[in-house]
Amino acid sequence: MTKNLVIVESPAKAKTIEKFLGKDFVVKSCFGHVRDLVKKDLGVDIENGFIPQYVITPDKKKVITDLKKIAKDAEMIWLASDEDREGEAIAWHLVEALGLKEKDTKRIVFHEITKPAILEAIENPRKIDKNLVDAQQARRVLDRLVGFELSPLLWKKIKPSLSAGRVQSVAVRLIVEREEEIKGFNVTSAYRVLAEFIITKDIKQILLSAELNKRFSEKKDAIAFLEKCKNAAFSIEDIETKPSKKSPAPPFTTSTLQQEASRKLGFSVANTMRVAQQLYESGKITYMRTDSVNLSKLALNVAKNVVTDSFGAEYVKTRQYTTRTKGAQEAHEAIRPTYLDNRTIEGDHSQTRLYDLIWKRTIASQMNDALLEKTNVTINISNTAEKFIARGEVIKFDGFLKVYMESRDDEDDENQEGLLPPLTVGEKMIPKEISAQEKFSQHPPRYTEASLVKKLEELGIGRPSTYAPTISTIQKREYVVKEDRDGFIRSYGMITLKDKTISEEIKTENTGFEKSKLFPTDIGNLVNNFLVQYFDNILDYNFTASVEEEFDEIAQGKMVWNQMIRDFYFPFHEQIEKTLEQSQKVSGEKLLGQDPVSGENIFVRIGRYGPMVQKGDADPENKPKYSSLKKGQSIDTITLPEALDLFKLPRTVGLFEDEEVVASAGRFGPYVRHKSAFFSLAKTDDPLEISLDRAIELIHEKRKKESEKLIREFPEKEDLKILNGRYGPYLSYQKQNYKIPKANDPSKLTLEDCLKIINETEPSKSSRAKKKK
DNA sequence: CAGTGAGCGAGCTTCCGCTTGACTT
Repeated sequence: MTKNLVIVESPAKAKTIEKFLGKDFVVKSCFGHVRDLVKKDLGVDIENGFIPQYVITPDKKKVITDLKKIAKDAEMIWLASDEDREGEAIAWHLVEALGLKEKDTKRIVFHEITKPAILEAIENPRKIDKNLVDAQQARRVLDRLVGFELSPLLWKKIKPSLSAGRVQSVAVRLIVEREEEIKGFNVTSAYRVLAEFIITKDIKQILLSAELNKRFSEKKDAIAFLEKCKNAAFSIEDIETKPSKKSPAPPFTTSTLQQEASRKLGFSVANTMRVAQQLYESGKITYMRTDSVNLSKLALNVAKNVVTDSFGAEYVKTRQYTTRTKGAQEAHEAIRPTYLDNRTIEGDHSQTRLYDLIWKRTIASQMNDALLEKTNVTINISNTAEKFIARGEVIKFDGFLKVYMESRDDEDDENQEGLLPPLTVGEKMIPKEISAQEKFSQHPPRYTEASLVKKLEELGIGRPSTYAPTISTIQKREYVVKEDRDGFIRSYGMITLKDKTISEEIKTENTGFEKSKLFPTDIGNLVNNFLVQYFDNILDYNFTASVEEEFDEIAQGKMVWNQMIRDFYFPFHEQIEKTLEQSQKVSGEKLLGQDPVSGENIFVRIGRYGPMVQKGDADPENKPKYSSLKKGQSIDTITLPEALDLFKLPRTVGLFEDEEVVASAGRFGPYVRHKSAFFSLAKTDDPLEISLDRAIELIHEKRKKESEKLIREFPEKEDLKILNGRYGPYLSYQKQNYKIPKANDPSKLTLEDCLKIINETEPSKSSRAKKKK
């Protein structure tokens, strides 16, 4: 008999809390939201005050059944979902879905999973805050209305299966607009002058590096300056020393963890979250989806002890950070090691590295400032007004730097400031070498997954639980691609003054290469331009912020949620209707030129299946030829010769085993076909150039793999085979697949054994078969 | 899984945010 049932969102949390509460309490988890709007249509009754039509989410049916069973016998149900808008709604949905009575239900909240915090929560129960629930309903309904009215518009005007939404469309917009900025960026160059001086002290020679306080945009000015330097005298005019300090970064939130794991460990956002989830489930770190930088009192104490023991008391500085992030709801702690005194953990390479990062960041956040001394040395040039400046930085006390330093996106190692030699004002020096190097201005950087998350967080768009899924959605819809791009060779001027002679040379550098950056695709550009043109209000970077203000008013009881939705919806729906009527279908069509052979027009545009080229005008007399663009090509940049090449496929490569080998490119990339079988090309193969020898090699490779796939077949039953698949051995019989029970050795199964397995087990359903239902 | 792009029409796609396993050939 269960006296008390506590329901939390996460099963890992449930396990921990159960330990704190004793035998009168059973703690279960509901695995997040348990109900949602119906999926198949709008799910909102617009005529009747926007009543949401909720159903129990299919994968939560079992969870609800189980909870119902326990709740029936319990004296009291404690709803302990997170203390934020979504958590409050989860509690309310649980009441509805489980049919709980008010007298048997209490709502409790806590921000940290520690015994005192849980006990205190139990001592201070409250009721469900219906205003906060309504704010969540408004959020949910607004997102549904926007997504399910905009997306179908795109299906009609651009291409089926596209999607748009409050969050993803802004994410795409950021990437599209950044690319436009880059395209429109005006690269300028200027000469940066560096000098290396020799100071003679007694018999010792000291070197000092300095940079001129001015850059020359014209080469002739740089040369003129160096000419002056030939006969100039150099001396120290001023030495300015001032103390400065650096403070540690706050503990990790989801967003900052994703950024640092990307910069320091090269993890993708999805990878970071996968590994963090593993660490959380094994009890090594606190919850990984959080927007809070807060640490529990317990953690602060342990951190203090760890710092004292490891580095000494002078390194301790206990700090409580406050969140400045827009829209943060702070239902959890910051991401930190559960036990800060565990310096390292058992685990695989990714886990130990991510844990190490989290440990360092957390510990550093509780350490003292680093004290620095910055020195600026001004060097006078006798015959001109410009000055050379030498900069130095000395760490007087390393503080938190002993453990951890946050990385930046735009790190360049050019300006390394180190220790300066001892100098005095008036000291004379002679230049060993002075050089003016042409430096180019940098366009704004393309987004990485992590820097996009950072930007979204700044705009208050999206939540810790959605950053990674959003990034995956916009890639899945093919609005953006994450890829590496080659750079190019650029030449720059270098003028050097050495031994009283000036020499000029042209040098080259490799620049502009990109690694794992987000680029917009043709479809991304087209969809974004369409949405920005007709729905600038929704695509506005401040749209989320302004609706969030209204959600807050609903939460405070100052606004009625469906009133707010009504005020939004009707003008928005009007906008949809108007766009439906007035806008043209968009395909981004562009006339590229003419086919030199036939004189026919060559067009590029977005077709039913993506970017394509068309040869010939479409009219009743003439059916044009079509072909899809290759991966990496864009309707924006494709040239006429490249387009013409696309019509050369399919192409006969030669004869093999008396049958034609044909090379082409299909839905799943380039392939060769032989005897109606398909063989995918490798990345390095080009269907336009592939040789017969190489094609035959591919055919042999695949045949070999096929033969390895077959473990056993039976002459008496031709449609029964034991095969080796991606997930281990399985049975294939009459186009159905069957799992082989683990106890069996697949290579020793007899025909009888197989038939028995087939009769006793259900065929494994393919995901496609499920979808069709 | 492997060539589609007209036009018709059926039936489908789609949002954001909260949680983890189930399951794939």
